[in-house]
Amino acid sequence: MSPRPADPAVRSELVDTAARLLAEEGRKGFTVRRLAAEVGVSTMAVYTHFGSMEEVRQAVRREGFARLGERLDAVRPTDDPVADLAASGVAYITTGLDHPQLYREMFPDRPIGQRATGLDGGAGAAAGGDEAFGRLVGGVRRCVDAGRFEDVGELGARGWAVQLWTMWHGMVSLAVAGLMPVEHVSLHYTDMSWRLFVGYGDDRVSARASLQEALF
Amino acid sequence: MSPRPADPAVRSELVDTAARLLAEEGRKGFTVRRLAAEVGVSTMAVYTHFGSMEEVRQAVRREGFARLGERLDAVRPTDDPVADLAASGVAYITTGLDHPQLYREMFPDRPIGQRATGLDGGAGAAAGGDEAFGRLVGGVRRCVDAGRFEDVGELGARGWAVQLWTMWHGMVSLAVAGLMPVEHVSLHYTDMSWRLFVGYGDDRVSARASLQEALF
DNA sequence: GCTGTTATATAACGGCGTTATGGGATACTT
DNA sequence: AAGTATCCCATAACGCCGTTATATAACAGC
Repeated sequence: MSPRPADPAVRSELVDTAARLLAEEGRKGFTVRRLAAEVGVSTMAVYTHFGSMEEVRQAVRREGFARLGERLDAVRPTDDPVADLAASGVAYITTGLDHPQLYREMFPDRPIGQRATGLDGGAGAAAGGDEAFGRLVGGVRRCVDAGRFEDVGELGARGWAVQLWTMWHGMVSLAVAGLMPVEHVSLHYTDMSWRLFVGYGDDRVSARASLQEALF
Repeated sequence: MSPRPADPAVRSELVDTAARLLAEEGRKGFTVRRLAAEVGVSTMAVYTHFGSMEEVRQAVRREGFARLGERLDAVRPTDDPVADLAASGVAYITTGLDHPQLYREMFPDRPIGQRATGLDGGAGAAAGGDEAFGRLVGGVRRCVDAGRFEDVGELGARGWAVQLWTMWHGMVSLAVAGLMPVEHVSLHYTDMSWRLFVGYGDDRVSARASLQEALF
């Protein structure tokens, strides 16, 4: 009285193919029929492994954040947490620019009536995004613990993390939307990180030196 | 031998209704049939005034930037350009948060193969976005001319403008996507503006005072 | 008033996400 | 080993979508 088990390989292949389709052909090429045909199954296979196309998108979202996490993990921590943080930003932005359609899918529209919860608020959060955000908070906290960041402010390390993410995400979004040329991203990232991390005073030489090496 | 003229009132009504539909019901309710029915015409009317649904979206985009421009213009310049700039940011972010779906539509996906041009690069640019960006550059330049911004850097006033836009857009995007609770936006905006405008040193007291009044 | 041109309505076409139907594979029961 | 319950998945359909072919109606110039 047991059922026929679903092939888990089919599911992961569907997710991978979905991510590839989205990256290569954009939203327009990302359809059930196309996805099923690409994997070599019928459209119903999609509906057995996922309840709807929206859940496929959610799985792709998770996959996107997982890949982002890998890219961030590839930044091996050194003994300079500020430089590490800057390098993480480079990894983040590079990831977004490499796969713009996939990146965009990771930040979906909320249904209209729905209240905005968020990473910074604790609960809810995007699929897999909280993990990446936690990584970022850890990176900031390392800087604070090392005494490299003063004036953490009332928002604390989480506040720093949110604002870093704001900068990163803003840059990726503007570049992807075509409002900032990609060849200027590096310069703006360096310049803006400088302002955020170092400020205008002549103090904080250590952070300045770290940035000089880490920024791309 | 002259043709029957198209009613220009229908066109503008189509744009307004499209913007309203998008704002109220999101992408899902934004269809030709729905739009035509709402205005009280047939679907063909849409195709006489616009070549395709994509052009309707482009018109909505322009409308969105026009409304954003109005909101920015509503910030009357005072004798304190730094405070004005901060207030413009409040107006920008508020506009985005008020109509998230419309805001999101203003930054569309580029077709996959297409090169990223951008406001900061001169040519191309989004529909109507260049005007809003020009306004922002003007606001920054007023600060620079008044001697309120030092260290403009190699990117100049345009660089400042791009980075301000990056912050604004990043905050709106994260909040709209649900990754930053909207009730935290104000605090983060104040905090981050502080860091960008003022920095860590105890100098630049004038900018600090301006922010204290203008930030929401 | 006739004629050429265009705006709009009706209806169709292919493709979309989703679902109903049905056959066949699987794993437990006896 | 045969029976059977269970679920995977392919086929085909449904109602939608954006777009377009066709036909009719409204206008401007002769």
